[in-house]
Amino acid sequence: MVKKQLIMEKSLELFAENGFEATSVQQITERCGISKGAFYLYFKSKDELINSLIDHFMTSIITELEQSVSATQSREELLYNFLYISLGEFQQQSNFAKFFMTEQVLSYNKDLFERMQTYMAMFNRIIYSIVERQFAQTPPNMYLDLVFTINGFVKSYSELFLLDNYKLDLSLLCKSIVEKVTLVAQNATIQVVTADYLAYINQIPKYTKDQLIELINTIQEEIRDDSLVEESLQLLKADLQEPTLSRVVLVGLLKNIKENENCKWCAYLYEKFLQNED
Amino acid sequence: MVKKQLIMEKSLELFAENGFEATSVQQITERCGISKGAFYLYFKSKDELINSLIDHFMTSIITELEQSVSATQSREELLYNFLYISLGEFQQQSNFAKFFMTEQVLSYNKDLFERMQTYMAMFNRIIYSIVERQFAQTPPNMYLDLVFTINGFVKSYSELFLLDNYKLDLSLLCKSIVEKVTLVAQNATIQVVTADYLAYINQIPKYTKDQLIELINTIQEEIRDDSLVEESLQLLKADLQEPTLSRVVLVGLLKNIKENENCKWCAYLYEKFLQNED
DNA sequence: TATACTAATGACTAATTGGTCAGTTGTCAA
DNA sequence: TTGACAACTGACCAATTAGTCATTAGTATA
Repeated sequence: MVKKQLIMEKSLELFAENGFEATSVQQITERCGISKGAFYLYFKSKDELINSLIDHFMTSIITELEQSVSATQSREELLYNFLYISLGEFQQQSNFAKFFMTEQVLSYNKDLFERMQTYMAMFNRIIYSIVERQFAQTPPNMYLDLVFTINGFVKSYSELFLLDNYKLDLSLLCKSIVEKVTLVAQNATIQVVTADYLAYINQIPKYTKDQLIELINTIQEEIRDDSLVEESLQLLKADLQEPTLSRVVLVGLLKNIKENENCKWCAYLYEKFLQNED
Repeated sequence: MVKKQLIMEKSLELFAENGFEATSVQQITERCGISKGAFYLYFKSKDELINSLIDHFMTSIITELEQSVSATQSREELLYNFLYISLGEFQQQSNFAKFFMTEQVLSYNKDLFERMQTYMAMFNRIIYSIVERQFAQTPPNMYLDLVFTINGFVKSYSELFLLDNYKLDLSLLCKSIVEKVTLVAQNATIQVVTADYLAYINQIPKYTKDQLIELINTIQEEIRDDSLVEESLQLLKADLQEPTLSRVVLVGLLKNIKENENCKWCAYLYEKFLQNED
């Protein structure tokens, strides 16, 4: 499946340069050095490609961020770690970041629009959870404004390396944003965003049992030569259809599949599914 | 020329919905209820339309902001007024704002890209001049970071009404941003953006004498029934070709043409031209 | 060497694109 | 009523688009 990755990389380059609509499948295949037919061997349509790209990068960054948040013990480091990962990822995957920034505003179809909204909501939810912990002393009614503050700094400073190719010290940048946000958290008094916006953020994708099973099916097709992950997936799928295993066993199985890059997102959704059952 | 305006309005709607590349001239003419030929009566090409749109709105907002800055006496109100105008304009012209946000990242050709860069530089220059005056007590090495801070708040909170259709009190929003920026200005210590970025901001369009003359020519074709403006323009043009008038007279003539919407941008550039001559 | 299979090709289609232009319509003054 | 002129139309064009499919190339097994 190395050619699929090639298509994703090269198309991302072109999308970042000219945008999705302005890039033709012809251009993509030319840059990849493959035929047009080959493209449709790996993607059913141009739309499937855009969905794959967004899902691939967003699920990867969101799982990474969630892991970091739950792994960080010290409250003071929460925001720093978040910024370091997010901005670092933007810097490394600048093509995706550019592409994402346009898609965020402009979505070519309803399906894509809702997808983007969901990912942004998840992103904001992570920021909110960080604010809750790191700025616990701040009055809770200011939390949402702090989320917007953090978001603003990320957006604004991102442009430095995305558009202007400005070289900067990532660590210093993160420290400076933490300093500024802390100042705002400790002293700001005027609330703009009200609590009802929380409902907007909390719209996490509620995967149904069947959707989860189908997701596991598609992953199973892609995975080779990793019997641990394969068997774990099989057990997890079986338990969805006919619950038999205890919670402890399920948690362990999820840890198993999390080691595989392709399964991280699935593990994340499975966890959310278990939480919703409670 | 009311049909030209109709095309601009309707196309902006479509661009905001689907993006520039995804919108066909066919769609535009259909929404306007005119024929395809009529479109090309008013715009030489689709590219000319996009340029017209961006120029029209950006020149209008930038001249408005410059006027507000130079008219504001009280230092404490500078940032507030800037935010109130910018965000108010974004709210009112939400179609343009959306369209602009995507074009900013993604420019379909080099010409457009440089155009956008120039406008953004001018925008940042205005913010910088506000920071210099309103936050004079802040160490100057922090000025650029304050510019990025302000930009971040504008970007972040803009999304509330651009994407999420969230209703809010504009005046309250501006006050809250001023509060936050003031906190940062008074206490932040970590500098990220260094002085060399200033060169980037200061790239104002240096219009040559000939470009200015041509600009006046195109404006003269559009203007009817306003002899004061027409004669002022004629004198200003003549003085470019053969300087005879005193500075005081020129300043007065510029005031004359500023009253006309179509001339504001030209007056702005003429002033810059005179400044550069010194 | 023969067979069976997948990976890959590129000419092809139907639809759509930006842009043109010969011709029609509407509106004036003479 | 006529003629002149600008505003406007929509069939038309060449180029390009996303997507298809009969065909071929390559490779592994028997």
